[in-house]
Formats: sequence, structure tokens, C-alpha cells
Amino acid sequence: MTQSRRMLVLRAVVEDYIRSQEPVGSTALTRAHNLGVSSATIRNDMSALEEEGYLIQPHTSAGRIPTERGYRYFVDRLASVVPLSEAQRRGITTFLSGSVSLPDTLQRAARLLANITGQVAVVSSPALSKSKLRHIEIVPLNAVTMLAVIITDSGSVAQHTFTLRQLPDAVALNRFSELVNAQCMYMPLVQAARRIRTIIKAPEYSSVRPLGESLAKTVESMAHDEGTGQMYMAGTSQLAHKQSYADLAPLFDALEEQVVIMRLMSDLSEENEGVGVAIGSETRTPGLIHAAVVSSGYGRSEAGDETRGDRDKDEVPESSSHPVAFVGSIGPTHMDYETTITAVRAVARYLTDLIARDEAA
Amino acid sequence: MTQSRRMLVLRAVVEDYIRSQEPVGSTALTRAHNLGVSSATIRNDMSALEEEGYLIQPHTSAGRIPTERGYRYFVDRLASVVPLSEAQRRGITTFLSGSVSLPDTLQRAARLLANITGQVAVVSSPALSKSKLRHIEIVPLNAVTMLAVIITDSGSVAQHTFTLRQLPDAVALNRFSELVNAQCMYMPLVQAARRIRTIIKAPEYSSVRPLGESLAKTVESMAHDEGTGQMYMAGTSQLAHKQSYADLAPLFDALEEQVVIMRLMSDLSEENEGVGVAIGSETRTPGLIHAAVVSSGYGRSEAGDETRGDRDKDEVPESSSHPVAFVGSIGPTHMDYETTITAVRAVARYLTDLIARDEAA
DNA sequence: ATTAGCACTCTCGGCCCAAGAGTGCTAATA
DNA sequence: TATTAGCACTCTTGGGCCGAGAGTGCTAAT
Repeated sequence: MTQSRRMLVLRAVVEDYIRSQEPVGSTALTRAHNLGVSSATIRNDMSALEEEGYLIQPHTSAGRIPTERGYRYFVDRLASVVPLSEAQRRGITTFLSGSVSLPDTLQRAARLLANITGQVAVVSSPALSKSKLRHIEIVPLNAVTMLAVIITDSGSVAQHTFTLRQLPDAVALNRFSELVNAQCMYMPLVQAARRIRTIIKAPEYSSVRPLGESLAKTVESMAHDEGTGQMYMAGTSQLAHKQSYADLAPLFDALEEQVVIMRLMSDLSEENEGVGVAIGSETRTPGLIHAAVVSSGYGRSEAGDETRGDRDKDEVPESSSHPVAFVGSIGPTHMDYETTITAVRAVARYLTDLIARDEAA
Repeated sequence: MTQSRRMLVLRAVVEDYIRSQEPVGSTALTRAHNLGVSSATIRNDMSALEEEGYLIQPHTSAGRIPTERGYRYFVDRLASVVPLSEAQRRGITTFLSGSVSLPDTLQRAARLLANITGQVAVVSSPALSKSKLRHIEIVPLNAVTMLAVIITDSGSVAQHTFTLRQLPDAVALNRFSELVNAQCMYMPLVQAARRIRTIIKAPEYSSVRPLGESLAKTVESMAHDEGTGQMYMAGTSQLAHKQSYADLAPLFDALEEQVVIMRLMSDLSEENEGVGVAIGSETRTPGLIHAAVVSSGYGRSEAGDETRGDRDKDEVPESSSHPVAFVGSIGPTHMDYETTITAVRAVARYLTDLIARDEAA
């Protein structure tokens, strides 16, 4: 009894603090939640919770606020699963249904998630390691530069310009282009890159060799998601309303470091099956000590219907059930975890469905 | 004499205030700039300048700070042209030379400009109204959706997915695609859209009619820069360091409104030949009352070598010498205008050259 | 037209104080 | 043993007060 009530108290403290952003005291607690005991009892519990490191007092004789550990426990064990409101559910589909291309969808998804959570939202574009090549188009732009446009079966498009010392002759270029398209169609990207390298070894394609080499490099880097690894962010303005001034500057610095955020989120979603949460120092990012990150992978079938086995198993390493990309939200440690988690999960599911639908060509 | 010294004083006040961010008093002025007169004289001048609306006192017996009008006068008449430092000049070329595609270049340019100015930087991608079609690729993604990729001669790539009730048969699609590419190659976008509409009128292409119509619409909207009108922003984090807290929230809100910013900048660069400056309320944007915007168009030949006349004059309306896109920086009203203006101009020139080089195919 | 001098004004930081909120402890109670 | 009432104690917060400092505006002299 006593043990379980303590955790009920913890939960109440976290909830109230999330709402009010002010240290919550024992009397306030008894009044708001009917715990059936007096404030004195609560005081004892809170004192114990402080001993155990779940709560902390900003100063003697103030209310308590949750520590990182408090939030962590809250998230792990106490947060109840809030279903998405009908309006939000409808919002997702209506808001995203009008989108017109993959980048557009992801941008909208970020904005949507930012709206729901009232926080920063981040969406990464799907990693292409498992995507297959659909088409390569090589377009000369002027005397020395060529534009290569690479289209994958998931609808991702990458472009890359090359500057060449000398333009390969048009005929060879054309033949080369046709050959690549013919041979690499529906091939996983890394494999396609290798095939391209094989092709240019042939003497009749020596004139396009530098171009081919660059092209192969581009396809490879596209597969490994370097550079291509676009990231869509929205809702940064909301931070200015929510965070205290002192925390703001380092937080914005951190957000500008897109690479760091990407890495953090991808780690987070690899460690967790569904939605992962990193609180404060758990983010291992200096600028985010007062922030928390909620993120989820998307794009891989969730636990259950693994479609593995019939996929190309030769090239792709061990990453078979890893999510392809991730979506997340960043806010203060005292964010509304329940809402945020549900929202992130919902958007992730939507995007997963979308990707799956596209791949089921 | 008296008139000219007053303006010297104004300039001094603006400069000092920009440096210190604190109200500047008469004695501080006489000490810093050797104006050859006593503080009492300066006091009289400042008093006069306040009468005329160039300066204002936060409260009686504090120093003065410039008003919007003060900044405006400073920018219009007093700001001396500061040459770009050697390091910055080198920075531009080295920083931008490694870029790999147009979006990449623009993103880098935004980051670069943000670094130089220490403020938010914005770069829009070139309007495509004058671009010509280079290639259209239609790729079926799955049973009901098609991906269209449109490539222009300036290296811009737009993608757009369509959901069709029924897939057109592959043969017709192929023929249609080839025909469009053959007929529309090197055609300005709006014209190309019209041609596509003509093509699908033919009975043999009735099966691709819905697709063709959508395609035409996409090409058109691409020409008018709707949706495609990508915008690259960098340096938002710097705001948190520079602006006072109260101004921050509305400013971020304004920045999130990309459309507003785009419109503002494009208006600004249309009104001005080179670099345009909008200060505070001149921006006509609530969130930017305490901010100033410096922007310049780029992509059209600057005053002098107009290449007009030999361009396709049939479709494009009156917008012949308008800049194609713009680059700008947003910061507090007390920003360092001189540096910002030079930096914006330099980046704009660089991008102009770049575009011109690409178009000279 | 400029300047020295001076009285005046206003902000800013420090200090004190009272109110309020909340705690921790002790002793009583079920 | 767990809970509770009561109470002394602590700490923040906001207001008011004050003196220092910076800066102005005015006047009278140059």
C-alpha cells in the first residue's frame, strides 16, 4: 500500500508540475487529486521520494519538482496511454492527404506534429539503403557540368551535379545511360553502384568513366543516407514561448546541429521498439539538458509482420528490421509526455503505412 | 556646418548604439568620436535630432537611441560601403565551391550568410518562370500513383506524385512521355504546360489525359514558383543570443511564416535595384517590428548588361528584368547594417554569377 | 554658436521587511 | 505501524526605500 501510494504521489507531482510549471506542494496535491490522506502523509511520501531521487526541491520549503529520474519513472511506468483525440486523428489524415511528393509529405508531417505537440517536431526522410533504383537521368547542364537525377522506387529523388574536365561524347553518354537504366532497374542502390562501376570498366565506355565513377559514388552515398539525409523541422517558434530564456540559446544551438539531432534520434529509435524517450542528460547533448526528446522510427513493419526473407539479402548488412527513418518531437523536460508520445506514435504509424503502400508496387 | 554636424552626430549615435546596445549619452559621444565640440553642444544637437524624430530617449535623463527613422537615414545616407574582408571573400568561394546540387548550394549560401552576419539568413530558390524544360520523367510508383520528375535547364528538379483512378496503359504512357520530351525540350515552362495540354487533346492519348492534365498543372505551378518556391533558412539559433526575450517569440512566429517572409523579401528586392533594407514597421509584419530585413535579388544581370530581347518574349509577362530569386538577412533593428549589406550583396553576386554560368549552356 | 556649470530626473542595485507558501518534526491517534 | 494535527522554522517574492551614477536641460558667460 505505502509503496504504491508513493508512486501515485510521484505521478501526481509530475502531472501537476507539467501543467503548472511550478513547484508543487503537499497541500496543493491533496486538494487536486483526492488521495484520501492528509497533506502531512503526502509530505512524508514526498520526502521519501526525494530521498530516492525522484523529486527535488528548488530550495528548502518550496514545493517539489521532478528530477530526470522522476520523469523517467513516470514515462516508463506511470504514463497512461492516451488515445488520440478524434480531431487530431482526423487532422492527421486531412492534413497529410493533400501532399504531393515525399518531401512535401514529410514537411507537412513535421508541421502537423509540431502543431499537435506544441513543440519542435523533426522528421527525417527515409534511408534508402533498401530502396531500389528506378531511374537515372543524366542531363548536361552546360559545357562542363552534368546533372544526375536518381529516382528510387519509394519516390525519393536525389540530384547531384558533376563538373567534368571534358564532356563525354553525346552518343556514348546516351548508350551508357540506357545501359545503366536497363541493367540497374529495380536493383538495390549499393548493388546498382557496384554494377555501374563494372560497366565503366568496359573499354567502350572509357569516355564516360569519370562520370560513371561520380555517379556510382552518388548512388552509394544516397544509399548510406549521407547528404541526402534530409531532415524536416517545424515548430521552432513554439520554443520561444515555452522555454525559459536561459535554456533557450543552447537549445537553439543544438537544434541547428542537425547532424547531432539526427544521430540522437536514430540511436533512440534503434534502442526502442516503438516510441523512445530521452530525458535531459540522457540525450548526451549539452544543449538539451533541459529538454527531452521523444522519437519513433517509421517505415519498417512493426513487430509482427516482418516481410524479411524475400528481400534482397545479399547486400544489406544486419539492419533488416531497423526502422528506415524516424520522426520525433523535442520539448522541455516538463513536456506533456503522454500527448507527445501518442502523437509521435500516430504520425509514425501514418508514415509507415504510407511508405509501405508506396513500396507495394 | 550645423546641419552637417548634426548628421555626423546621428551617425555616431547609431554606430555606438549598434555596438553597445545601450542608450548613448552626450559625453560618451564626445569621448569616442572626436567631434571637436563639447558635450553640451552635442546635447543641443541630440535634442534637435530628437525633435526631428531621429532619436528617442527611453526615459528622461537617459542616453538616446535611434528611432526607425534614425536607422533609415543612417542606411540611406550615412552608411559607408565597407569592403568585404579578404577572409570573408575567400570564405564565400571555398564554402560554396564544394556544393553538389542547386539546393545544396543554396543551403550552404544561407549558412554562410548566417555565419558572416551572425543573424538569420534566408535564400530562396530561383523562380523558374524563365527556365526551360530539360526533361520530364514519369515513373509509376505503384498501382495508383505516379511520380513525375521535372528537370529544368538551370538544374532545378521538381517532383510531384499523382494518384490516378486507373493506371494508363504502359505503351501509351511511354509514347506520351517520349512525345512530351521531344516536343517540349528547351521550351519555357509555361509554354511547355500549354503544349502538354494540346498533346492530350489528341484522341490517341485519351488514356493519359488525366495524367497529362495533372502534369501540365505541375509544370505551370513550377513556373509560377508556387510550392516549388523552396526557401532555405539558417542561423535562427543566433537570434536567441541577440534579441531580447520579449521580442523573441513574435519574431520566431514570423520566421515560421515562410510565405510572409518570402513575400516581404521579394517585394523588397523588387523595389530596390541592389540591396534593399526594411526597418521595423517598414516590413509591415507584426512580428518584425523590432527587426530589420536586408535583402537583394539575384539571378538577373545587374544594371548594365541586360540580355533582354533575345529571350523568349511570347510567354513571360512584364517581369523581364526582375530578379529571379533573393537572398537576405534578418536581424534586430540595431544590426550592423554596413556589414550585413555588404555580405548580402556579395552572396547575391556570387549566386548571380553561378546561375548565369549554368544558364550559359 | 559654443560652452561651463549646475540643478534636476530617472534608472539601477542593494537592502530591509512582511506576507505567503511549504516543509519537517513532534506528539497524539486509530 | 501508519496517519494526522499542530506548530515552529525556512525560504522566496514583491514592495518600498535609498543612494549612486549617468545624463539631461537650462542659464549665463564667452
